Amino acid sequence: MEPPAPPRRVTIVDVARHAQVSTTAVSKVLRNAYGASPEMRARVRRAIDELGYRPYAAARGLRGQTYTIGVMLPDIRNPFFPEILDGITSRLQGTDYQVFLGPGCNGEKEEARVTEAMIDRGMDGIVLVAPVSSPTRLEHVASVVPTVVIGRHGCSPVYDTVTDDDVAGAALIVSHLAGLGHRRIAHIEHHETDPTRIAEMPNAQRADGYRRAMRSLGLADEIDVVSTSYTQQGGYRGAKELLGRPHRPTAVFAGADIVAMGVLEAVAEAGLSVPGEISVAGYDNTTFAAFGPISLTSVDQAGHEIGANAARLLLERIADRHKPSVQVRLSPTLVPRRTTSAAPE
Amino acid sequence: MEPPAPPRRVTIVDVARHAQVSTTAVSKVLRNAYGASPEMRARVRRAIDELGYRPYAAARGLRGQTYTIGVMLPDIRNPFFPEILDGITSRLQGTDYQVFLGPGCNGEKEEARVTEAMIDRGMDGIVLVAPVSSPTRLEHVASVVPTVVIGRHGCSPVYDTVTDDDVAGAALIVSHLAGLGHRRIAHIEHHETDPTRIAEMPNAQRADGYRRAMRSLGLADEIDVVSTSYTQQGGYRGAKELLGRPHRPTAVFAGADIVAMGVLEAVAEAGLSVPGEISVAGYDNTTFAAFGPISLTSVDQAGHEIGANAARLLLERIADRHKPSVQVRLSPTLVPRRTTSAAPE
DNA sequence: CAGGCCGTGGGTAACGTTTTCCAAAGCTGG
DNA sequence: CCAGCTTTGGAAAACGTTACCCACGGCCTG
Repeated sequence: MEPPAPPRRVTIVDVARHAQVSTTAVSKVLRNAYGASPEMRARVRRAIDELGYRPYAAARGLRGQTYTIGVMLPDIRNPFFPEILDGITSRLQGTDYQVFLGPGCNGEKEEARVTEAMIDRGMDGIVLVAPVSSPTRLEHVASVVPTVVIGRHGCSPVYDTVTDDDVAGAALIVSHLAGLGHRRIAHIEHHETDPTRIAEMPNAQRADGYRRAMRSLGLADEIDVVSTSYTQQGGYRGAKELLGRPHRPTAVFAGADIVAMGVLEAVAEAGLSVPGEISVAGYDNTTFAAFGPISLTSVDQAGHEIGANAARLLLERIADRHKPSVQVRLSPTLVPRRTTSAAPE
Repeated sequence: MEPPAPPRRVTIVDVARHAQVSTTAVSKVLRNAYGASPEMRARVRRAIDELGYRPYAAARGLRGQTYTIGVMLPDIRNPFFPEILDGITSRLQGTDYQVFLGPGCNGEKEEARVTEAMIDRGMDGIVLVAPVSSPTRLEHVASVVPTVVIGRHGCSPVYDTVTDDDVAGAALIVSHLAGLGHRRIAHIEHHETDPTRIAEMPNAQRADGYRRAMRSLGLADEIDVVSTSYTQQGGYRGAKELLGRPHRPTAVFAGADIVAMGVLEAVAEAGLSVPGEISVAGYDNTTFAAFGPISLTSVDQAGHEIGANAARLLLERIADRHKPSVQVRLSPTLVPRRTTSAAPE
């Protein structure tokens, strides 16, 4: 009842009329394009301010850019992803680009739906965080719109990648534990069967890094991997299995903090003390891990750096779609906390 | 180097030509509009499939809708918000609408930026979760685009609201604690000075609910509120202050789970046992609270329901912008866990 | 059998912006 | 003083879709 008449939006035509110039001139000012004198720029800008004009992105998209960047996160609940997002937005600060997030995508179908939706909306570039789709699919997306992939170890000429060195990260944990005197160090991994995923996904790399580190430390015989999933549930089930072993491990390296949460739950249920009787380590350095009473030893991936690099690469690729693709690999760091200590006995 | 030629997108004209009909006809089929025979529908649909056509949202937006809904969350890190998001998307399942999230907005300025960006992109509707902007600002947004506000107790003729009954929620906690024999029940609130916010924001309602419940239980003399902020830091500081009291409380009701986390940290530092020497309760029933080793007593807001209701109201408002506004208020439920027990002595 | 209505289909003008031209005017150097 | 360049500004045609309106035929009704 209050405002039954939705007021018409101010358009570029209104601005042009108000400033007594052509719409072309206004457009040039908006885009900082060549061919406008300083006086005209000032004049147009004043008109824009006076009228409160804002360019309509849908219309811009029809001819040029939409100044929109899409980010796809696999799971908002994982506290590691906001870090990446912060890195992206901080790098985009001051540009005309606006970030929008595609909501929870688990599974290839959902991913396809969201990426298609982003393409349909004419987004200027997209960032895919830990996508599960096939490389073919990723290349298809990247061939249509500038794309940066985070957290996948495959590489392609059509998209850039930013990854954490998961093999090195796993090694950090294993040598930390070995340095504390542990020998029976078990690992809980995310089950993977697809061969390309085994090569590209971070979880597989972590498991691989675990195995390699164990071997290089002369602990090849102690290698013990349980294959569940990167969820709290998965950690719980994995830990149950490990605790049931005749010769149970003295340390568990969970492939992700969320998995470690499940491990801690199972360990508490079994009445074992952490780290006195069993040490537990995670991966990702989430807020969960940092939380005082939990204080989980973990690996920090520098999410902020990852995001900032991804945004930088994306801007570069938007500027030149045919530049050679870049792979950025960042080194993780160990964050020792109170869930790991010297091995018992 | 691989695909230097970005392939032209399939347009409605291509489909029309391929199906040997007019573009108008294709458009009608796309929108399930009146004036197309079943045969034509089938024919057009086949052409769409064969060509892999997808409508270009930017172009649609210029004339009609963009089939895009924007959701603004104040903080992705808060585990309560994904619940709401799930509720929204589940209700939108099967419709043509796609949800996009505006990224982290703390503060009025950021909120304004994101809402403007959504409006500029021609979004068909937007959902604001716990916005901090002034009512005037909210009404302005709502006057331009269909809007639903979640978690604000103010009401307006131009937008619908979905809220949790925070007063009742606070009462649930207080009577739970009183029922366990506690009398010195303290509360940690989010500091608020702005008068309209005091009336509308959930945190203020919770503090108010706490006071009322205390009074109605004959504990008016025991009312003890510390004003910090809804952060882990805030909880920590608030707890420090409470623990320093000559007559320290036997129970602390933190206004949010994240605040309770800080409380637990401070309590652990002080060497007090929970719930033996002091009971702690939160609000929101986040995954944090549900996590076994923490097991925090909390209040569940039925985030999924909240989101689903918001989406429903938004669809209704998109269908009829002038329908009278609706306020939905949901009742919270208590989730007792292991951080609360009988009062000492 | 005339007049009107309904079901079906298409022509065409928007929508708000960018982009590609082109024209005019102001320089420069010979 | 003229030929060519540079700078400044605008006219007009896209971009892909939808909304509005009109035309055509068939059928019902009186």
